[in-house]
Amino acid sequence: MTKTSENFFEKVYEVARQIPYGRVTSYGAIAKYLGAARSARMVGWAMNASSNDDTVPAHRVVNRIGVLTGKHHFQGTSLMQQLLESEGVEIKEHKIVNFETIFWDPAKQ
DNA sequence: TGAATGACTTCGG
DNA sequence: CCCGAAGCCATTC
Repeated sequence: MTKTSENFFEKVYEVARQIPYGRVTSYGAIAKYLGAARSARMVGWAMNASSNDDTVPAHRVVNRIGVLTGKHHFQGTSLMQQLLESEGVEIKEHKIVNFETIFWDPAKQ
């Protein structure tokens, strides 16, 4: 592990924790907010590393169209969707309904 | 060192 | 928005 990655991970955690209840955001939005707009994949990678950290609501982070691309990396295949649904987020075919409505932009914080 | 991989994004059709 | 292809970048082998 390099110190640069740790810094990046920390930033991702910070942003992810600030996602309000029942709201979601995208990897690209977080990456852009961190100044690494071209490293959206690394955000997802950071989420994978944060899977062991329950303080990071990784289930509130999806791709740009609101699809739960990372649900397969979660503990169990339906946990991610269940968590979102329990927060009032409606899911249809692995995709968030009214995604644009509940989308939370980290830059607004 | 180089090649492959991926919880993504953007572009052209 | 759907589809295919290319780009990006840190990590892994």
